[in-house]
Amino acid sequence: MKPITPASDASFFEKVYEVVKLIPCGRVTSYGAIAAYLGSRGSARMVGWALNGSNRTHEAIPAHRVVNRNGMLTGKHHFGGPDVMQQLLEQEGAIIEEDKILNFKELFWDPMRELEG
DNA sequence: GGTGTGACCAGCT
DNA sequence: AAGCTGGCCACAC
Repeated sequence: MKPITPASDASFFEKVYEVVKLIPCGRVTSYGAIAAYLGSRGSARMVGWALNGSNRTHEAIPAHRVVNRNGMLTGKHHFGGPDVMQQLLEQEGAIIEEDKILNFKELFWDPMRELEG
């Protein structure tokens, strides 16, 4: 796959997609972490916005592995079902209760650290 | 082509 | 301690 180069010609969207696709199975990350990895701490909203478009992309974007920094499944409703995201995460070993990942800290995957950004 | 909005985050009050 | 506001940038109307 293409390397994720900061300030590349790729759109913010594509960069977000690339990072999300790199999330290992059973791991999760946060919007802010991705945004920070892309160089814009305050652009966390863009990440969510980008993931919103991931729905229509041909590639399968594991957007369910992206939650807010609280580990809460804020965008679960955008998966076509209110419980789709939660079940997907549970299948990967996440412990979710009240739309929140209890072992979020354990499963947290920091692109900044894992990708050696 | 300006305005609004969005699956957020962190700093103030 | 808890609630609120600002800010960030890209996309749709």
